[in-house]
Amino acid sequence: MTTMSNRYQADPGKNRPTMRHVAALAGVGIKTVSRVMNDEPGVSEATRQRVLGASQQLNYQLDMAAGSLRRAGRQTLSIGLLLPSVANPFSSEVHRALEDTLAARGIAVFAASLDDDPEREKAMVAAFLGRRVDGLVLTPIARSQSYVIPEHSRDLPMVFIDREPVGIEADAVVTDNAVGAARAAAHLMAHGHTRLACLGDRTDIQTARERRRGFIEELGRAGIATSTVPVRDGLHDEESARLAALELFTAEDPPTAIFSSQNLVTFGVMRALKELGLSKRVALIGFDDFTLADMMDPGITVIAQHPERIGKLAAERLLARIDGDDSAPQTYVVPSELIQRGSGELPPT
Amino acid sequence: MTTMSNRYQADPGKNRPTMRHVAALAGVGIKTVSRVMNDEPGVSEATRQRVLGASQQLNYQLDMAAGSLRRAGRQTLSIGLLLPSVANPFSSEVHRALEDTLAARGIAVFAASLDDDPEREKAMVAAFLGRRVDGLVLTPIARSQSYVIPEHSRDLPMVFIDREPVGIEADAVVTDNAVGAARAAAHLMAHGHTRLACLGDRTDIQTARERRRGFIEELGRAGIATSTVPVRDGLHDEESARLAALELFTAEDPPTAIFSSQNLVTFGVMRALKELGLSKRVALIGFDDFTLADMMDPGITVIAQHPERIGKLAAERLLARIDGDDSAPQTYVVPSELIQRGSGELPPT
DNA sequence: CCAATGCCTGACAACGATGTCAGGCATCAT
DNA sequence: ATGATGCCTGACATCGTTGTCAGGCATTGG
Repeated sequence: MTTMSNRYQADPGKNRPTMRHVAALAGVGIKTVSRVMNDEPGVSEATRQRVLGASQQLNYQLDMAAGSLRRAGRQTLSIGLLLPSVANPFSSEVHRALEDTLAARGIAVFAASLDDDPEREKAMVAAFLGRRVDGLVLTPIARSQSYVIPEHSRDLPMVFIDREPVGIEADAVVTDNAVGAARAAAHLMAHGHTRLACLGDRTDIQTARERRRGFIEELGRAGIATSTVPVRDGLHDEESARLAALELFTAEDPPTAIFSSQNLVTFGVMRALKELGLSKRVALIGFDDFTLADMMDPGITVIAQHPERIGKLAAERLLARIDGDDSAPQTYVVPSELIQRGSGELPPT
Repeated sequence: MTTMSNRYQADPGKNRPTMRHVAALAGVGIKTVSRVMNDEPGVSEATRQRVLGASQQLNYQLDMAAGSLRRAGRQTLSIGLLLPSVANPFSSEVHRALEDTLAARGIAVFAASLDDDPEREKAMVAAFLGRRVDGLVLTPIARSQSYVIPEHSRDLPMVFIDREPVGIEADAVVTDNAVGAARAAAHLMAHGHTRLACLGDRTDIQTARERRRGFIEELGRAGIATSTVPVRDGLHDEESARLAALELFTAEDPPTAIFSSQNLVTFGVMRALKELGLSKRVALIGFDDFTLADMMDPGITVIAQHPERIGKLAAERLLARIDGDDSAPQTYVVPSELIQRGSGELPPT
């Protein structure tokens, strides 16, 4: 029994109240409740207050999913974000910048870690599509992203970050990997080095390939026989990088400078150098900045990326697409920056 | 025009296909499509194949939101995770562990950063509730969590992490903050220190208060006049911590050992010590472990938390609640661990 | 050969909301 | 007084899916 009306059953009990419950309590039709909850015009102030009162009394909360089922455009105000790992410092800063930009529009973010596994990429894209996200932001790892072509042609907004997609034309926001790596090479050579080595990540990762290419090509431009440059690829964690570096320095004619293409690799190299007591005698430039790099001894010179800018830009592109921008897809390049801290300025010994 | 049936309109064009489109193309009823998509029994193999073929041809994807509208239990297979910041290393490792445990059940994670802002906490909880998440995992910052009591009594699974909730009884997974801080105090005293200082975060943060309390009380137990112990609170970033530490060491009778209750504070102290050339003369123990702590000179002794365990345990508790566990709410304590690396073992000078 | 038993299958209502549209009631101009 | 105008309001269909239920068909047993 309600005091005001019995057009609908009231008293939701333990179940979540619906508009019908609110309508019953306020003694109005459900459409009026809908109008009030959505701040639509055409409701008298008195009615509005009554509905608001009833809704608060029941702790009513609009069901967005049910709403977007009928609503034109069918937006869910949520997007999917696919990262190598949410725990990766670079990724999580991108995540944060994205979130901040999207939060201003009331958009919630589904986040998932892919661990550079192509199968997981496809599975999570499917999982998010099933939840009808308004857009996707992803770091691709699968050899080709052609599997999303059907969605893309249905105008699902999509922005790739860090790595460009293959087999599909879509917006991308990336760091100037090759340029940054070339800058590292030039910097080391400017400090007198001629025996440089390159330690890189798995070659199925686009950015790893780009960085290696940029580095090697710059050496070539300077007249160094690139075929003689020691290159170690496939280093995906600290330990493998450490071992690779140790091997490099126990071999004959060791390099006097090292370029490491990723944080974990940089850490591994740092450890190896420390073990060998070479920290202050071998130059090192790492791709990607990290916390406390300036507190090391010597400070570690890095090619810093700008995850906040990447995240913000990706979010802005996504919003533009959501808002209907249908200009040709474009790749946006966020420049990297060389930060001198000591390790990259050590002279050859 | 379809080849098989015209009970329903086919050809979804640019719009997303629905079960009706698949049904039309396969020449079956939509309920049969539903059965196939949900792996329900009672469909002949021939029909199943026809439906599967049609669904692939159209790139059909089940709409989970529409499904859970009708489905009993109304699960959305998504949960909300509220963290201080997704970019915070501790938080993001909790996030990752949570995700891994939940992914095994096909549950997607909405993540949001609160920046220790009580208003944002309430807003994001509301945002997630509106999306009908199956549960919430949150790091509370508001003075009280009584605002979620209505949801809690509707049996919305909820697990608090890192900090215990106030004004509501619910599961929580936390670090033994006071115990860990006491261990730091004991460790420093065991190495001969009697003049110890405590640098802490904002006191509206429960963990910060607990750590300070644990540290001070342990000093008291050892017979130190706790009122004379220098305590600096309200340090929320590196710079304020650095300044506080500088001030501490330029004052008279400076401490010989420092306990810092949080990473950023630890970093600030490290910087101050380095500036003053005291890195190897003042003992330091920081709460919370961090990357490269062992690579510093000296290595930084820390009270390490276990974010992976916290995340995993929180996820397990949440799943248990989702599965109907209605035992009394409980607080789970994940023990911290003292890791000796040098800075905490320096003798007093 | 008929009734009973299973197995497949689809029509229909319902989930919680919103878009459409028509109706009721004042107000206003003629 | 009459019709036109505008403001509020609610009935109803609908979004894409699943639960319920009844019906059709083939098989089986007597």
